[in-house]
Amino acid sequence: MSQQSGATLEDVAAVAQVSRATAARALNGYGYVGHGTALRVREAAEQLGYQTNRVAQALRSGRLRIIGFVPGDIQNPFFARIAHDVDVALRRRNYNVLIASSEENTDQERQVLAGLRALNTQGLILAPASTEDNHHILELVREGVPIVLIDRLVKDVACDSVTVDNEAGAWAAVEHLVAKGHRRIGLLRDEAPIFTTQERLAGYRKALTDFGIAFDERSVVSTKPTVGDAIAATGRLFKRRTSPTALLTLDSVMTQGALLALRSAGLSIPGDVSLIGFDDFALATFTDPPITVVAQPTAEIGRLAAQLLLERLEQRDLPPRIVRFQTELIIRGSVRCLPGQMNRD
Amino acid sequence: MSQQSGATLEDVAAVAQVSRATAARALNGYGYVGHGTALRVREAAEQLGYQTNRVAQALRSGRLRIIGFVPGDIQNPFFARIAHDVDVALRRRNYNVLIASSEENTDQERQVLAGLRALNTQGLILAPASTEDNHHILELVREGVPIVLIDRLVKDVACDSVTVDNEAGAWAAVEHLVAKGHRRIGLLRDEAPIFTTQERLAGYRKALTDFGIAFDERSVVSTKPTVGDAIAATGRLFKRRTSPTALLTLDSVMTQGALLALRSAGLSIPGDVSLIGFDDFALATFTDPPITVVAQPTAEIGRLAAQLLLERLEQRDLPPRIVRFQTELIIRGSVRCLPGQMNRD
DNA sequence: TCCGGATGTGAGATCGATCCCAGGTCATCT
DNA sequence: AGATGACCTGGGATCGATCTCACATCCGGA
Repeated sequence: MSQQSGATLEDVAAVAQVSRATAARALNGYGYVGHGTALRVREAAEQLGYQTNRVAQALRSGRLRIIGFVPGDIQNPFFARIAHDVDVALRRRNYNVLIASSEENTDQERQVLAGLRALNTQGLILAPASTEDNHHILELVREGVPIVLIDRLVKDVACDSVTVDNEAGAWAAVEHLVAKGHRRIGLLRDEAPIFTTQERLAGYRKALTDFGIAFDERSVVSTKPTVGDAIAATGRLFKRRTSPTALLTLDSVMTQGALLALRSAGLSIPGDVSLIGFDDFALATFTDPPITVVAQPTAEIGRLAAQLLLERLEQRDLPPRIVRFQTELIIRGSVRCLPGQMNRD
Repeated sequence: MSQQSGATLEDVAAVAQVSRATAARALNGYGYVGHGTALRVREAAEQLGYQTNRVAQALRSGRLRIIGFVPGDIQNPFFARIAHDVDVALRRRNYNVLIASSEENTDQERQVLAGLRALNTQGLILAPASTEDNHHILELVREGVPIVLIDRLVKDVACDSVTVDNEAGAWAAVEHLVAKGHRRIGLLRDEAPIFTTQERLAGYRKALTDFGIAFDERSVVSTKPTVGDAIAATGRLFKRRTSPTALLTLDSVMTQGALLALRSAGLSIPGDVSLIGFDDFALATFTDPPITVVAQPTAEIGRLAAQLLLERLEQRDLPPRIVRFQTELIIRGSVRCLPGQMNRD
């Protein structure tokens, strides 16, 4: 590990009284090796507790069996779940996962990626912090670095990706609210220029248009991606005279903020305000009432991203594979049917 | 990253028309280098976008600037938080964090550690899966591998650690319940032989003894560490005639299971059953009522573990530093004062 | 003028695994 | 008998960064 890092191939060879080359052949099973010799080498290796030095191996071969995983925030259960699935899938193939969060910051993302490249990392699973500022990512793709984008896409970059149809998801949420008679539908969003937020916002606007509801700028509140800021932002939204009868929150942090803000304002869900959150998470089923959400296939994303990456590692010239999962509206108890509406569920 | 991994020191030296040795001196700032030469080299490096190859560096120096982080389960918000803090603290010092979950399995832990050792990893932050089965960990410590245990200790192993006083935490929870008049206090625990669970159980038993309550084996239920199993286990506990009036859950997964089970059994909190959970988590403040918990100083653990590790990397012969944080009982609304009891809060 | 130290520079070795190639020993086949 | 080829083994080079050591210079002081 660091101190006496154990026996080297040279040591094994010495004990087995052969050359390094022969020892390597015996242990890695290629080329010609005599029966007795092979046995002696394997015994020597066993006896010395020999383990190949992955660093030396990497220098020679140019490939360190490490994959970089760069989420926006590892504390977000969404990414934690993906991290776990990626770890499991890649370890099965003898890769390790190096996790380095971008903390939703493009500069940090750049630094992290530079560090990973210097490590001869074999590939990347990345949730880009920004849709626009993508020069460094384009560069990687251009150089042929195996890379799978998750959760978010980047403009003009052709590479493997696993995302979700955010626009349709938000659209479906609004449709559901409209069907229940809501027309003043507020929106709480993260202010960062993240792909998912933009798509979800687009879905919201499209739905309003489709259902003949005028878009009201004042119904949309942007805020920093912390629960505290989300609480304050929700407060602003519901302080106005004609406040919304329903609220769509664009991610789980926003949902948590909204929940706390509404509670402390004495507004009941769904009595006073109906709520739909984007992204399902444990909390949503524990509140009273449980919250209706737009769920993403969280369990699929990490597994698939790892698989795509492994395939690309084996075959570099594959065309980009772009996967979009559909979301699912999980109806729980946080949406109320407004009076004068037929409850059609 | 993997394809054309960029310029090497050799290339830089060629452009600057010097030898590798001189280029290295110029870039790393040691030995004698002429002014003009140094400038030429730096310009050449700049122009070629030279980055040192960390793998080659690691082979030469025997040290790859990577730290292994081995949690029990990266999806547990407790570990996710620690992972984040460790990542931040170590990246500041140019280390990367390689995360590999043991999934609470000793065999997998062994494999993971072997993989990390083969990588020349510089150090480890580890939450051991088992208290007993510790041969592999002892071995590492004996070899002088820098290692910091978190959350859990291992028998007979003398190394740095950052843990929490679980026994006192559980004791305080029981004390609180007793003060509110409860005497039939159930316990829901993970069945795995994890250090924290054992300590918390000990605290529970000690408190019962201290308050003159007989320990009743049937009040303690063990289960696999999944929400589903915890639900079933809770069900068993409350199906008996004289079921507990209060429940202590030993980790957040158990707490979630208990919450769902009690709800579906139509038992209200705290009306029918009082509840205290070990480990605070977002959910606890969102339920109705919010849940009284034994909180750990989650924000401190990762930061401190990283710091201890960095210190040890610089100075190997430090004596083991053993840090125990105190827990904090956060009183919310899930404990009821039984009739005939003075409410002393 | 000559010498010692300060100053610059490069050749070569090293880290450990891997692989090419040359050299060797056999047995078999013509 | 000589040749062909299968089988086995080791020497040495390679990956890229770093460090030791030897070799140059050039200066001021003796």
